[in-house]
Amino acid sequence: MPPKTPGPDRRIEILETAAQLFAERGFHATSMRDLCAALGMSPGNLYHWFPSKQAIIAAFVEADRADTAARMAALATSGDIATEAAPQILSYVTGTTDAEIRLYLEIYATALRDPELAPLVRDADAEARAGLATLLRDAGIAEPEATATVVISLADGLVTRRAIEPGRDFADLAGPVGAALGALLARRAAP
Amino acid sequence: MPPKTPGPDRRIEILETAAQLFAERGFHATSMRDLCAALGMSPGNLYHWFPSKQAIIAAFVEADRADTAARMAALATSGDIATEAAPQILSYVTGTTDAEIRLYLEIYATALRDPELAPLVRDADAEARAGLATLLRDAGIAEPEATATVVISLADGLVTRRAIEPGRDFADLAGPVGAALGALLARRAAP
DNA sequence: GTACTAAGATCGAACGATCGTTCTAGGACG
DNA sequence: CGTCCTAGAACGATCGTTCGATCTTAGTAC
Repeated sequence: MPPKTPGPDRRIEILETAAQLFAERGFHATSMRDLCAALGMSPGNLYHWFPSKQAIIAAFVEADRADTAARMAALATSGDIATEAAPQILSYVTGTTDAEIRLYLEIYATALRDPELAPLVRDADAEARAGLATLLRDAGIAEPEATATVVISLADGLVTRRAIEPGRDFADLAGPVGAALGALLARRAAP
Repeated sequence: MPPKTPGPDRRIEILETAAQLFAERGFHATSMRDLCAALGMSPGNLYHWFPSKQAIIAAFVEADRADTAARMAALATSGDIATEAAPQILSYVTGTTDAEIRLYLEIYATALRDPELAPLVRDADAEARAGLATLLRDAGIAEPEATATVVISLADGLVTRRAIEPGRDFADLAGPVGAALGALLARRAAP
């Protein structure tokens, strides 16, 4: 059988399929055989592209980190943080697909227990908090580090909620979320 | 060997040991043999007390539901919700042990994927939100359901943060958390 | 007090399935 | 002809669970 897609694109194809399966069934419940079957690929070939199952999760962690960094960079050039933050966060919470959310939770649950993977997750989280804290500090907002942490925790909590209530409409949360974020971003640092 | 503790206390002993192991290593990484070894018990005996591994997780979900319900009942009789909510939530977030937090996350990650367990988790969550919403409505706070959901999401996010940053001091978050909750609880319903 | 019994508690070997991974060999192509 | 790419059987380990046998205990009859 000829290669379906040549070159390192094969890695991307594997990651996309793995993302689907991990999101649907979970990391532990998805065997390498399942992944092989979904890819129409032999185990030997799969291990030719990724050295282990852990390495696949590691690739997801890195992708998530890069994605968050990009999101933060976009936020940095989007004008007034105090007015942009709330809609940005709500669109982040509502704009992610259910499958992506389940994968995200799966990554965290798996990686935080793995001694080799946990530092990657923690670094990505610290990078995101530091990035947001810088934006808040530049905007003259009080306690930028602590505020950034609370904002991100709220976003995490709302994302997690989408896993608990898959069909929920999040538009009705705009009022309270806006009020909470508004209060957080209205606190001015002492000059 | 005589039974160490007679009667259904044996179930509690099993649950406590399982909670420890699941929190330390995770649900999937803890085998029934590991649990047997930690209990000094044979597999046959363990299965005499719990019909499956899933049933052990189900017991945790139920315990968590009862615990949250009790917490909510305590909040209902603790005076002014608007002034009590913030310290209560912070003490909940900081007062839970790291092991309990890891177990809590493990329960959610595992149970939400299990078709038999997921309804239990969703019911417990709905019960908690409904309970808090009632308190908020009685206190004349605007959008009680949505506000309750956001408050609980924030609490969930902060708890999750403790898993990401195990050693963190949460006292520095009191300012932003108080501001966010204060804004949420200051919104009055139209009379 | 002693003997007997039924029920509950406990043991540990064993089962079948499945896991992540390895290995050797072949096919495609420059 | 060497270098990727691919296949698929096989490996050893481990998983959740089952099963029959054995032990303990409480209750009863003598």
